[in-house]
Amino acid sequence: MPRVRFAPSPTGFLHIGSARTYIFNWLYARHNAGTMILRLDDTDVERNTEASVNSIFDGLRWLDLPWDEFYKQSERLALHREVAWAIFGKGLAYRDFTPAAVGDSEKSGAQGTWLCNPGMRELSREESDRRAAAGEPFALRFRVPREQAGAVVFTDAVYGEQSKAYADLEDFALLRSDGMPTYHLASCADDADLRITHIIRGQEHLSNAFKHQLIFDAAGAEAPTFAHLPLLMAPDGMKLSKRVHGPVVSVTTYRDAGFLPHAFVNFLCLLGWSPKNDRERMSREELVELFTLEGINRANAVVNFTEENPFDAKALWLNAEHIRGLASDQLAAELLPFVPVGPEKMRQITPLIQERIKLLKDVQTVADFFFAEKLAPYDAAELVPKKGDAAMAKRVLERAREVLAGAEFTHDGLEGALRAAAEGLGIKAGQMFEPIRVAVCGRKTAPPLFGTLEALGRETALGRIEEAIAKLS
RNA sequence: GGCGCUAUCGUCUAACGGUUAGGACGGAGCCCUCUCAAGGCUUAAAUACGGGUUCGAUUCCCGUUAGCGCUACCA
Repeated sequence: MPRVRFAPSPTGFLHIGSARTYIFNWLYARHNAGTMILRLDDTDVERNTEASVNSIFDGLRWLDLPWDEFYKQSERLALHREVAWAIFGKGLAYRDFTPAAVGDSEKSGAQGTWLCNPGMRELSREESDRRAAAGEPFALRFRVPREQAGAVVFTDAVYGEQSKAYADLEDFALLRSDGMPTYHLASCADDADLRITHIIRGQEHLSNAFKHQLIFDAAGAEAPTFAHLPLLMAPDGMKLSKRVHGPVVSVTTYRDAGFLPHAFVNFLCLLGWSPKNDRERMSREELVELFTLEGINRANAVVNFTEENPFDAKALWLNAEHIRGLASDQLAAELLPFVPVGPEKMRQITPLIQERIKLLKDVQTVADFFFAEKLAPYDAAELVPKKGDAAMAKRVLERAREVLAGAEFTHDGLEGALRAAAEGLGIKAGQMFEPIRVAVCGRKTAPPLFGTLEALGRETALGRIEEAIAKLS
C-alpha cells in the first residue's frame, strides 16, 4: 500500500504549483488504494506564519480532496535529532564550528562550487567533543564521501536514472547551530518514520534528492521512490511567483473568481500530465482511474495568462464545460454566494445563463438586470432595431406593452404572442425582439428573450418597457 | 562558474524508428439562430540548430543554442 505525502512549508499562501503537487499525490494515493498524508514542514520558525497555515488549509479544503493523516514537523524534533546524531555516531556527519554569519554568498562565488568549510570535516572526534563540551556552537554537517570516486544513484519514476558524483555534492547541514533540524534532515527523517513509499514533488527538488538519498542510506532506511514533477512556469518563462506575477498564482484567486473546485483540479492535472488518449474534461473518478506516474511529462508547463486575461483560456474553457455539465439546481446553489438573490429566483435564472458563463462570478455581469432594482442607464439609440428607426422602435414597444399585458407569461405563450405581433406589424421577428430585449435588459446581448421575460415577470417587464417608451418620446 | 534537468503548433499535449506529425484551448471562416452563447463543419499553425547511427529518425547517440532548477545553519 503506497503512502504519499504533501509537505508544504507554511511560509506563504497556497501556490497553484503546490496545489498541483497535492493533487498528483492524492490521485496517486487513490489510484493505488494508498494513504494521503499532509505534513506541515514548519522547521523554519523565522518564516512560518499562521496566515500561511490558514491559506494552505483553506486552499486544500476547497479542492475537496481530503487527506488521510496529518502531521506537524515541528512536533517531531526529537526524532529528527535522533536521526542526525545516529548519523554522526556512524561517522557520517561532523560538527562545523564555523560561525553561521560568515560567508554565505561568498562561498559559492564565481570561482566554483562551495563544498565544505576547510578544517572542520577533518577535526578529530576528541577535538570536536571538547569544543562542543565547552559550549561552542556548531552546525552538524553530512560528510559526503567525496574522496571516493563513486556517485549517488537513484531512479526517478519520472526522470529515469539519476546520478551525481560525490565530488559534486557539498557537505550540507543536518542541524543548525541552534539545534533545529534543516529541511533535508527533517524531511527525510519524517519520510522514513512515516514509511512514505513515494515522494512526489516539484522538480526543484530533483537536485536535492541526491542529498536525500544519502541521508536515507546513512540512516539505514530504504529510500522511497522519487517522482519529480515538471514545474509550472509563467508565460515570460519565469517560475511563477506572487511578487512578479501577482495573485494569479494563488489558489484563492481561482476560488474567488468562481472556478468550480473540480474544474480547477482538472485544469491543473493537464499541466505536466496526460492520460495519452486525448481526454481533457474528466471527472474526479476518471482522473483517479487514469492517473499514473508514467503519464507525467518531463518538460515544464506554462500557465498562459496575461494582464488582461488573468486566467488561462483552457482553464476558463474547462470551467465552462464543468458548469454546463452541472445539474441546473446544483449550479444555482453554487451561484448563490455571488449574487444578492434568493434560491427560488436563482433556480429560475440559472438555465438562462448556464451556457453563457465561464466563471461563477460572471453571473454578476451576465444576469445583472435580473437583480437590479433599476436598469443601468443606456442610450435610447440602442432601442432601434436593425434596419429600422426610432419610430419603429416606439411602435414595437407600444405594441409589446399591449401584448405583454394580456399574454400568458410563459416561454411558449410569450413567443407565440410576440411573433404574432411582429407579423401584425409587418416586421421581422428579430426587429420585434430587439427593442424589447434592450428595454428589458438594458443591452443588446442577453439571454434568450422569452425565458428572460418569464423570469423577470410581467410587472417588471412592463415597467421597463414603459421607461423605454419614455426614452423615445 | 559548477552540477542536474528539459526542448513537437501561440498555449496544454499525442505519436512500438515507418503517420498526410493527431487532439484540445485560443484565432479565422461558414452553418444554426430572436441578440449572445452553446452546438456542428472548415481552416491557418509545430518536431530549436548541427552532426551521427539506421533502408528509414519527432523518436536513439553526440555537440551547439536556449530555458529551468540546485549550488544557505530557506524550504
